[in-house]
Amino acid sequence: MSTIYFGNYLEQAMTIDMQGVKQGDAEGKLVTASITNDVGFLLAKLHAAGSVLNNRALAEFNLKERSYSVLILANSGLEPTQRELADFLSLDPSQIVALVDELEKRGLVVRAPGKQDRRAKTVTATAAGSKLFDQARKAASRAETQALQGLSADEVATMKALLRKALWGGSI
Amino acid sequence: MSTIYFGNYLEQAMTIDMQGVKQGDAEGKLVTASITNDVGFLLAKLHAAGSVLNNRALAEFNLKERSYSVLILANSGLEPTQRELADFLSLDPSQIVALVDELEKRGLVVRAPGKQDRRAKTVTATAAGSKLFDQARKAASRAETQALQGLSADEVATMKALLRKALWGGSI
DNA sequence: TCTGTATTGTTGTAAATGTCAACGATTTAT
DNA sequence: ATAAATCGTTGACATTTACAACAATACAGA
Repeated sequence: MSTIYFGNYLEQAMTIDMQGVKQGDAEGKLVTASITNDVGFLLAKLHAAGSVLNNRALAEFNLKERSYSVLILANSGLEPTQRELADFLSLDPSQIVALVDELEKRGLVVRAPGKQDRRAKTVTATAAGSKLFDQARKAASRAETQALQGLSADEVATMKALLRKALWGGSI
Repeated sequence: MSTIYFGNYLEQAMTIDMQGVKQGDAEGKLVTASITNDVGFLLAKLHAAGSVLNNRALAEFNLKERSYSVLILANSGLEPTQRELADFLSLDPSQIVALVDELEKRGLVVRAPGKQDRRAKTVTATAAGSKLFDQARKAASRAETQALQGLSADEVATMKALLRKALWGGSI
């Protein structure tokens, strides 16, 4: 079950204005609707807007947000197993298989049997994967800055802190 | 193109703990990874977590987040056209057709030709749609509270304000 | 007014994602 | 030692997404 509030039907709009991050909403008459008090809606919408920019920035490296997020974690030094990736990214384990398959085929990551548990396979970046990650990270960072250009640096930091607290509590 | 960072593969986990909104991430060893500084990632993850709760709350009314969001706007009094719904919800117009079809079949909304533009069709709630919306809204509100239980009321308000500012600027 | 162009809702289709059940290989518990 | 659980993997199926085409309507310019 489930689904998300909405998708990423923004491409054209984004290519046109691309200024205030989003005007594309047909003037925005609906901005006064009560749905804009719904945090879930706001999260989905900002995420969708950012996703377009992110995927566009990552396309240069033949990555999408999905594969990029796996690459990040493969570069974390934490040696995550596929199961941990699935849990953390809220993806079905079978989707992780496909993502790692592709990255491995491209020589960006390698699978290795877990040290304590040989069922598990850890995913770590190769030198090539690390190098590509460094470049992709810069592009993704620029995309994020653009998506959040309406906020000051302080405001971005505050939002980040609140999101992290909502997800994992204040203990981080 | 596009896609989102990740999906909603959380159902089982959520049914088990459901306490701190999310522990389900296999202890959370990966919480220390740099990806948790990525706002896009945080938005996606919090949204995904909230989505599960939201859809579960709405299932009682045979609604999903998608159809619920259309129902909200149909109840807004703004008489949105399908095109405006598509733009605002970042959905393809053809998906709006399906959503409105279903809601109309259930007698919750009606289509009416636009007054100035007869190509356009406005979507407004019926009495039944309004009644169902009032109930669904309460359930969705409870779900949101639960999803954000890690934050104080002030913090929720701050997050809301920041999200709105990022999306539409400080002018609202 | 007429003519071409753009827009709206709609249908259909192909690709991408999500969901779920099963399997061998391992680990863990009894 | 046996049974149960877990990990990665495969495959099958449903849902969602992205996109092109179309009739009806609007609109801008000659």
